[in-house]
Amino acid sequence: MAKPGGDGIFGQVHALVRRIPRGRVATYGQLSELIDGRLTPVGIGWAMRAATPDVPWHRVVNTRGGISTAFEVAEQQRGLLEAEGVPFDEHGLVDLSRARWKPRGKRERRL
DNA sequence: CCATTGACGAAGA
DNA sequence: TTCTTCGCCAATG
Repeated sequence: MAKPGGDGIFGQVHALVRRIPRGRVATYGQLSELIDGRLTPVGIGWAMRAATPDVPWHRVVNTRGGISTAFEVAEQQRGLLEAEGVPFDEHGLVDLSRARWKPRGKRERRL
């Protein structure tokens, strides 16, 4: 299985995820595009599952800003995000228009 | 080698 | 708006 931070496509995804700053999140589809479609959104999920502790996998959410993990992992993910200042609305979703990470500012403007 | 399975997402119905 | 289908492709058994 792809070793995190070292080999192929998974390593590239992990490197990308490590660039996401604290308090920001990215979506699976967004990461998929950032690696030029070399891995589909589902593939990003595999990479996250294989991620080592040095990868901030918790900053990856689905396109609605929701958590796609389950049970304990989901609780951990939400806890980690809240701990770094990412707010959740009443639906348990992150406001992507505010917290979405934009690599290389194309034209982003914080809140 | 082959079938199944996703921590997803967009498009139809 | 909610549900279903399909694409996508590495990983697993």
